[in-house]
Amino acid sequence: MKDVAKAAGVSPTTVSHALNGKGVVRQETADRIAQVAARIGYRPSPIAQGLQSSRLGLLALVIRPLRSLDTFLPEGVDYFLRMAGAASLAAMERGYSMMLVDDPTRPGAPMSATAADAYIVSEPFENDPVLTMLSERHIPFVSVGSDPARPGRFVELATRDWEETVLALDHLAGAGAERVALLTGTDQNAWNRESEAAYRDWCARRGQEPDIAAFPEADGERIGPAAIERFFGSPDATRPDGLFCLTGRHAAGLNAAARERGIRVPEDLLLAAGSGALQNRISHPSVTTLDLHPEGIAARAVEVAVQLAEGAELTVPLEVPRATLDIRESTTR
Amino acid sequence: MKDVAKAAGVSPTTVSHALNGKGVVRQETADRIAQVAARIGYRPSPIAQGLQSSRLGLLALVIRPLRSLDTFLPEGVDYFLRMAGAASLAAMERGYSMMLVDDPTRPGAPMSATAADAYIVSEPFENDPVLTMLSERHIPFVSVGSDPARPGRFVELATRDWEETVLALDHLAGAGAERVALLTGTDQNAWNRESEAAYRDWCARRGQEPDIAAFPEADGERIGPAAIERFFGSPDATRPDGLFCLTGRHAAGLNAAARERGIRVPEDLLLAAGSGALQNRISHPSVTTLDLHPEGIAARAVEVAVQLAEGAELTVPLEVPRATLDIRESTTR
DNA sequence: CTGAAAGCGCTTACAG
DNA sequence: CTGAAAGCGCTTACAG
Repeated sequence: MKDVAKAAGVSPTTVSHALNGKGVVRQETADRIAQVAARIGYRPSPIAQGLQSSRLGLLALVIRPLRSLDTFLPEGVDYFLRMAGAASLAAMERGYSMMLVDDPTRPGAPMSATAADAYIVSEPFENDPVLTMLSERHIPFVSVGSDPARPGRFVELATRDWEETVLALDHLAGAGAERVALLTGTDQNAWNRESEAAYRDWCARRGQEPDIAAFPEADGERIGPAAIERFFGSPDATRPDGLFCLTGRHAAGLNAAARERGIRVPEDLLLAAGSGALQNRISHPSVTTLDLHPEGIAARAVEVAVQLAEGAELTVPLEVPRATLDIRESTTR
Repeated sequence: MKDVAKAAGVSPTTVSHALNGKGVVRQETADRIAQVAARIGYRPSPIAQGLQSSRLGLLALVIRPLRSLDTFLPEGVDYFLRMAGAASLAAMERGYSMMLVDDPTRPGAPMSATAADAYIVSEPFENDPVLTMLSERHIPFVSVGSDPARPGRFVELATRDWEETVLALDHLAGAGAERVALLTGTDQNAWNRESEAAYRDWCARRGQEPDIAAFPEADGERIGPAAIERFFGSPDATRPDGLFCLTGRHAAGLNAAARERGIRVPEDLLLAAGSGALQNRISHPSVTTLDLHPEGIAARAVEVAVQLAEGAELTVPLEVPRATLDIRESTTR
């Protein structure tokens, strides 16, 4: 910038004013400066510009369960892909860029990992160090779903795990299931916790014995055979005729494994999933899933993040949009 | 930092040294400083830190065709999702964050949109203003596929559009197609251009009349009926019995529309796509697609971007990995 | 309408 | 082992 000023025969102040349209600069001067800047190949430093406000116009999305999954953005995990995409778009629309960050607390993390104006942390783990770090450094953030060990302690978008579970379970019962089992994940997050609690409560109210198995999220479809064995390896009397499977990929694996085992969906087993993957929509039979509307969640989270970044009053409802049930063949007898 | 220095009774220099493990600081002093910093809630500014090096450890991915598509990260466009995910992971592994940027040349673009150390621009348009801007500002970037109007002008990862097209066309012919038509997109990028040129050349060598239709990428599966009408609305003699469809979503729409029209795939029509979507894998019949290995492309692009950002010698082969053909029911008679 | 000066929050030779 | 000083590349009151 000094070079431009020198070459144009003005002060850096004037260059700054001219190039940013601030202050008052005569049109001719401004034009001349623009010309010189272009000729010299002047490249403003966004970092230096950001130094004053200590803001970069950057948001970060930390999707915690990603580390549990086998690939970073695994195909078929509609939820996170749609969330990341929608979050990026929503950020752009509000004049921010969106950064995908792995884990800013990791030792080798790049400078940029902590450079965002605000963070969105999706599905934090129990006592999540990412939340701890952000909070210690007074970096604004919103979590989607609470830290199970510290609910309500930070700004969070409340999820509707409980009501969503009941929605799915009631649907299964309404479709004719008498004994509904639960297939959950092993991640220590609010979704798994709350859903299980809601399921237990639902069973208690119906006077049914809970039947729960947990398989690692990371194993995806591969859990199919093992899960079938777990639920259908025992004598007929205790077998479920309905199954609520939290993740779409687990449901897809189970759906395929059931078929191979000669268990007919939906005739013998009513199957519903708590989150959808494309697979569930186009499998045979197709699988009923909750649509959590990750785009809506992302949009809301971005809105909150922007307000936090700008130190504005929070005017956004701090809860995720209501999920809907996409009823498909697996629960239609 | 000044506050920490004051509170610890040392100079800012020492604080800096202690906190970053540079220079030489007595262990006790360092410990004391760390304590004070923690107590005060000191939060280092990555922006100020980056000011010296003018580097943030930030890479940016600009996926140009995204603007043509109906949603930002549309489901079923495996290619870009896999690319974005893999690029993020690859960046993390090399100590960088990855930012998804819409269009840094847009007037309202945030500061951060130009703050990356290096850019990856996927499938630039003709005379792409993004490339122009980056090049004018001397910001390092690598493009995946060349700007059709300026091939070889910038650092670019050469794509293999020509050989991939021939691979698919030869496969169709080998599977029994006598008259192969081409269904391309309307975006002005190298992929569409080169593929069409390769197709024309291939036809010329076989003495076949080219039969080409272009539909907007943005219309996705919806082009099905119109595309079928275009190719099969005319008298039998000129109808194709093989079709190479550049995008997976177009192929999925066409596949479904053919079925409705009573055109049997693969019996009446051999169908292959130039890029895959999950739909193509699990549709009935499943559709043969090229797998462009977006993960491999992303990994290589990130490698180049990192070397550019660090001013290192480019040691990466400047071409994308070879595509493979996933042969499925649509070309298996 | 333009510019000198201070400052944003750090790092880094260099001197002690 | 520690600190004073200059500087990274800008912006922003403020004075003229």
